[in-house]
Amino acid sequence: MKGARLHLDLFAVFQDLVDTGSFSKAAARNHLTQSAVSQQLGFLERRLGAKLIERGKDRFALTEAGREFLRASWKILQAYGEAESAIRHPGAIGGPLRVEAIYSIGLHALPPYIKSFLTRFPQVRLRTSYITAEQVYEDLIHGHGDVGLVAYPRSHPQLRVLPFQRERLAIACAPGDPLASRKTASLKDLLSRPFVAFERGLPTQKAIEDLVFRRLGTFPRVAAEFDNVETLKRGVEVGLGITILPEPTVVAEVQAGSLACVPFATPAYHRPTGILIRKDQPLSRAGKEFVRWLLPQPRTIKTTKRGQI
Amino acid sequence: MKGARLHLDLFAVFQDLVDTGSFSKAAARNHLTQSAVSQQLGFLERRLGAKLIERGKDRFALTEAGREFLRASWKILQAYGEAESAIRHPGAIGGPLRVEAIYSIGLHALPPYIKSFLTRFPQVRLRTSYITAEQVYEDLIHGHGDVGLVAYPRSHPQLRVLPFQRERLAIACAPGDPLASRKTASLKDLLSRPFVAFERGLPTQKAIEDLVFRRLGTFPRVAAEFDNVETLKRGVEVGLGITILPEPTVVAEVQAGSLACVPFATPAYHRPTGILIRKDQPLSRAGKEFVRWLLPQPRTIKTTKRGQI
DNA sequence: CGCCTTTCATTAGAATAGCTAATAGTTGTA
DNA sequence: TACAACTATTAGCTATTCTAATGAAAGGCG
Repeated sequence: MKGARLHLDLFAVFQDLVDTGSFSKAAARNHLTQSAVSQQLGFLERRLGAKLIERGKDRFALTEAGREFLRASWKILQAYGEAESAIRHPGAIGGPLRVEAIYSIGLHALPPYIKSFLTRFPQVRLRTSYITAEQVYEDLIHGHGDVGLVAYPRSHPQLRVLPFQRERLAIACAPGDPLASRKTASLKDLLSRPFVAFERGLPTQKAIEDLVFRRLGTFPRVAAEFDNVETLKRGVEVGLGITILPEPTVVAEVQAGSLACVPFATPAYHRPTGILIRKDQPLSRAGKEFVRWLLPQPRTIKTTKRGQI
Repeated sequence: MKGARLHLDLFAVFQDLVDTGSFSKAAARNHLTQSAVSQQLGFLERRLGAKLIERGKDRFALTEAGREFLRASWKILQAYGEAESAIRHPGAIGGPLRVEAIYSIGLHALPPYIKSFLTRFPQVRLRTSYITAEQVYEDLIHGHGDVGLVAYPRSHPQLRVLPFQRERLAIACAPGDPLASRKTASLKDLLSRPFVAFERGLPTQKAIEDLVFRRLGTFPRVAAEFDNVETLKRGVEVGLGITILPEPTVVAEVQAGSLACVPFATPAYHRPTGILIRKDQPLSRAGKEFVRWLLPQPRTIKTTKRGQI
């Protein structure tokens, strides 16, 4: 590899390299050997005259040049993908689209939307990542990721926030718990048992602490902390304590009988979720369509004032 | 070329192909043979499953797919170029920048700006085209071309217009003409001689006709029409008649003594020129810098209210 | 503490992509 | 009709870019 050519594959491999943090995994994703990936990166670095990935002791860190190159990779593949799709399927909406959501939304609220969206627009090559809220903001701002989904969205100078859903909060407990047989509960019921929490600092955790503290002036003992809904639910199932969760995240367990869910009586509490998009760069057609798909607009209603969807 | 790869060169060659309208010329520009270019285009068309360039009787027309691909090519090369420049020369402003101007601006008002701009930002790969006003609007809207320069700019929903210069209009005539010895002239002086005009429909011509007609109620006999300043001036030099031109476009000929230039006495007339940029897509850093360079802001003044330039 | 596992780097050599050169096939023009 | 100026096609060579094998470095674990 000396005076070599810059294929588009190089950019895709580089993305996967950053994505997976591993030469061999990136190689596998692209049906290549680890050696090929190593040579490709070597070629890029020689060609650009700068290290792109710092791979020393604290394994795998993007350099500033690497970040710059990653941004370009994304733009390039995006541009090509959109054009190819537009040419192959004229009139259809297509091309790549990267959606980043926090775990709880990605695993529960989002799937039905994704399914119907892909049925409607099969030419869109959707790539979803379920990551932490911090990473969602980070990725959106830095140009990876086209659409973000977070809970308790906070505004940011470079991002636009659109309201997505309001998920009703409820108390979740093991099926054997006395609370499980109740029709409704109140915040006070929390105090009698240890609490299974999200990690401190996560937006949902902060909001719940805030809510409970404002209403009760105190907070139950925290039995355990988890960084995502799925493992947190496992904690509740095995009886570590009870918790507050958005209802949509527990419907599967409630149906399966592995968790019980008791809604709040008088004031219903909600977790707002929001859609994030960049302000500066306009969304691709596919991106715009997807956001429209998420927004609570009447799509199935027969008659609307404007006639069409 | 069967299961070939998409190099960045393919996109560059495709641009040149569209640009030159010829396989052999595009090949020459890229140090290739005509055969290679033919194979490349064939590969692209097979790969995308669509004709990109219609090359039949009315030689060389881009198809819809071709236009789509051209747009993508531009975005791709732009993204790569910017990244490469940012990586190779960190902190410097660089990357590709495409400036499109009408002949008269490109040949006279622009060069000093371009020279100083390139001295200041040598990493910018500037590509200028001097074309008709119509093409400037067209190219800007369709995403080729980052910055446009036209006379009598008209607004367009997709374009933003910034005022550039106001060029003083004057009467130009052959050095032997009796008018040549006058200090000033008035519009009435036009009527005594045939007029050398721009082609009908060109903005500058329309504006001049409008001006003369509004003031005099008539228009001198048109001796000849030209589609650009340079040939028009040749017409005046050989005595076809006199004309109205922006002063900056004739300074060279006046100094050389091949043309005379007489300013208007009482009201000075001006030709406004404007900078065009797209509203939707944000300009690259280089583009922003260039526009700032063109705008009449104090760059050399030592003290400003805001401190720094 | 050293062995084993994992990961990236470096070769040489095989596979293949992409070029040139030559030539055939168009189309418009004198 | 022949010519001029294109683009298309083909065969074959060269250079690029893989794979396979191996080396080196580092982390995990008994």
